[in-house]
Amino acid sequence: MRYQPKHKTEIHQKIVKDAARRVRAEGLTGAAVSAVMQDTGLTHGGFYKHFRSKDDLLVESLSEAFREISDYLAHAAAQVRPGTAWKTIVKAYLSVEHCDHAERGCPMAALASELARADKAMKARIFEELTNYKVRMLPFMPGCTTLGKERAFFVIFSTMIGAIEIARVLPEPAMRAKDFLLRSF
Amino acid sequence: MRYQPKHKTEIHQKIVKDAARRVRAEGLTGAAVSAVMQDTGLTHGGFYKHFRSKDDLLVESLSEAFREISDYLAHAAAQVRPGTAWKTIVKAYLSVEHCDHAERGCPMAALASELARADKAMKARIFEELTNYKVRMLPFMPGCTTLGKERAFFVIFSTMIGAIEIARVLPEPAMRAKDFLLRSF
DNA sequence: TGTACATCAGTGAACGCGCGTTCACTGATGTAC
DNA sequence: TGTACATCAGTGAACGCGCGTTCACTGATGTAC
Repeated sequence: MRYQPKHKTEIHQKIVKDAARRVRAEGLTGAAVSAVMQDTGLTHGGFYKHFRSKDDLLVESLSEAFREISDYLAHAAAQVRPGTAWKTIVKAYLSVEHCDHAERGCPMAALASELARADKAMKARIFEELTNYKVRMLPFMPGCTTLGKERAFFVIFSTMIGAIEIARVLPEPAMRAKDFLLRSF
Repeated sequence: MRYQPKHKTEIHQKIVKDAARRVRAEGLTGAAVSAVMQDTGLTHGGFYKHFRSKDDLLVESLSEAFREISDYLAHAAAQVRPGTAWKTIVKAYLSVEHCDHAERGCPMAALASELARADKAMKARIFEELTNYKVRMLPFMPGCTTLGKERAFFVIFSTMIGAIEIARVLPEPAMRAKDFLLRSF
């Protein structure tokens, strides 16, 4: 045997993390296999020693992206007292930093319209991730019942996703307007 | 001279309308020139008798798409009494029909995450269209001052865009959840 | 009214390009002696 | 401790494919006589 099994797992994870960034920055079709491998410091040929296809990478990188944003928001929310947690999430989500760095942000805000065109199998996987996202955010949502919290989740996240997407479409000269938009909430 | 000038204008407009549909259905990169021309009933070679580049077509088709949705929503809103107009817009926007037919719906809901990655020149054009959209919806928005109505526009449309995008990501088996989602508002 | 002509919208083969994927190979690394 | 070896992660040329774009051409149409 050559190379410890740990090595392969590490490289695999590094590719997934790099892909999770690039896919949010450039989209599902924009994130080329060769570009991701270059990010990782490898050449494109080696890719298929780690993944069966680009689709497999996309699924894993979306999962990673959802995990990253959930971690980030949950961590921020856990710092404040329970009643105001959801406001902390809103503030973190609607920050100028999140708006300017899609590659480290919420995959829904970065990719929603492309994900809508994914095939059945991928949508099923995304649905799992989305459900997970919801479950992790639920404790911080306002409302008394689970149903109420779920509705709060959908309303709050719909609004935040839409707001970030509108803000990101605005051109540089309208950045001030973007600030204005984010402050409107 | 051959062919009346009217003929060229008509074909041009037909291509734009077909592209406006296809771009919302398949995305900026997904809507291939040859596919659009096939929709129009022509072959791909003739395309450059009508447009300088695919980018020119994209700009025009986005403009067309924004016009279509503005017309649709403004028409629906004009049918009811002023105070409830914005609710009519929300109902029309958050309909299952709109959710299921991105190709005839709001270009922001269909394309936002791709538009965010457009170049400076295109973003400037999109900003114009978005401003136009806002101006056309403003009379129907709740609020007393123009500033209030503008804020209402951004909050309402952010929420609706996000909601439709989330709903469209859900897989077929979760369609019921989609209905649920749309009814949550 | 009929014919010969000029125009130019539309055709379809061809181009370069970047993509996802394959594959014969290379060479760094852990193991066995 | 040193050496010979087997493994397999990684390389990079090559593939087929679809894309946007070009271009020599065709042929339907309005005009001029």
